[in-house]
Amino acid sequence: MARKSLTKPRKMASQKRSRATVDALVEATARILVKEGFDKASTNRIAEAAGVSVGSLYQYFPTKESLVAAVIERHQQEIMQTVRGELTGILAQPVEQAIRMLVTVAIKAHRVDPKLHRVVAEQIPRVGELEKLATFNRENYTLFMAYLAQHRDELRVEDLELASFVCVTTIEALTHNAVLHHSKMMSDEKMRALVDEASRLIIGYLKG
Amino acid sequence: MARKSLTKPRKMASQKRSRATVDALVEATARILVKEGFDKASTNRIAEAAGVSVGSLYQYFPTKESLVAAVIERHQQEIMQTVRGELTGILAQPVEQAIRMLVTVAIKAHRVDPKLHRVVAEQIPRVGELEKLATFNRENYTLFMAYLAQHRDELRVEDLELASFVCVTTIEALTHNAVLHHSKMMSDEKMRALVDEASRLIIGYLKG
DNA sequence: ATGAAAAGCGAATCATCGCTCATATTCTGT
DNA sequence: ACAGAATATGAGCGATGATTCGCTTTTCAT
Repeated sequence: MARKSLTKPRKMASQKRSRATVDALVEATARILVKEGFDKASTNRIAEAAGVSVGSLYQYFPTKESLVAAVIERHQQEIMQTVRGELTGILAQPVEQAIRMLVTVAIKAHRVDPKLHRVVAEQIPRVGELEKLATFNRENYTLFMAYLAQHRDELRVEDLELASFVCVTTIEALTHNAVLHHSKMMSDEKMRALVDEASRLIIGYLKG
Repeated sequence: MARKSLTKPRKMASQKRSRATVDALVEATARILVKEGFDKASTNRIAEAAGVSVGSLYQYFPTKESLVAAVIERHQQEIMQTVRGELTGILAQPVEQAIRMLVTVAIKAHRVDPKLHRVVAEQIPRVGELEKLATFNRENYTLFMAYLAQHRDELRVEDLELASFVCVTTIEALTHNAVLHHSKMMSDEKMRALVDEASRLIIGYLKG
């Protein structure tokens, strides 16, 4: 199957060597992004760091943008894996416990490679393909709304959608800022205090 | 005062023609950023849109970065002008009123050129000089903490700094997301509902 | 073992863009 | 009216960096 001018999307890796190459590229991109910053992350430099040639890079990623997108996607997958692992347990909990655990897991999620998270949030311009990347995942939003629906009678909320928006946005912002911009102030005591405060904030809101 | 090889920082504009040029450049940059996006905003294109030559651009802005910084600074000034105007009145209000007015003014602030606000928040990489640009102004944070201190006896907060962090971060995130990502859902009724919810959230938190 | 497909290579191409500089025009004080 | 300072011009330099392509090496199925 010869590919003549397949300029748009490159083909999948099928042999295991090539899968290793793809992994190395994504890994190297993440490393360069963190250590050198977005504007130093040229495709040639990335290929070199990955120990492969630029040509190989373009075998699997049609554009630099798509490579960066792959890094972001992988990072989001890792975060969602962390979250999903705890989520089933959380959803069975009563409101007070659930919210507190949710805040805790949100902090945990932001501590999965926080350096990369910061680069993604602050240095990578959302242009072109990256434009549609949601800052916080829609999945969280939907799941949270489902939980609210289940506990509706215990709660003082009329508009579930609005309440979900408020809660998810708030938890995301608080944990994001705490972990990524105040990590020194937030070592141990303070972080527990933050969990307390954030939980009180949300629970107070939900239970009136 | 001849300038021989003043490569680093360019001189100030003193005559009114040059001040007009500077204004046109900043204005054109903002326009291009909004209409074409960050990656299309080359210095040549900006100069053309401003109706001046690239050379003139570099008379006043040593780097492209500094020009973008000027745009951001101007935008932040405009926002802070809006906020400061209402702020003195707000600080005299009792807590319930004050918070509600604060949320309202935060929305208003985000409605000052929201398109530009979005480009600044999402498309411009915080690299180099732009790195130190705070997402939300430190000024808000300080002022809010002062207000909390004044009303400390009415409130159920021990750590003023933490409480300020929580409130300012939350209000900023809610209004930012509402205005910039849900503007259609947020036309008239919904927006009033959001003010209600956000106010209830914060007031409940502060007053226990 | 062998031929074809898959994977890898990297020098070279090509376009973009930030920025400079030699020159031209306009302003301002006298 | 004139000189010098301030301002404006824009072709082009130089660097960077994304992407390509002709070729080699490795893998796999038979």
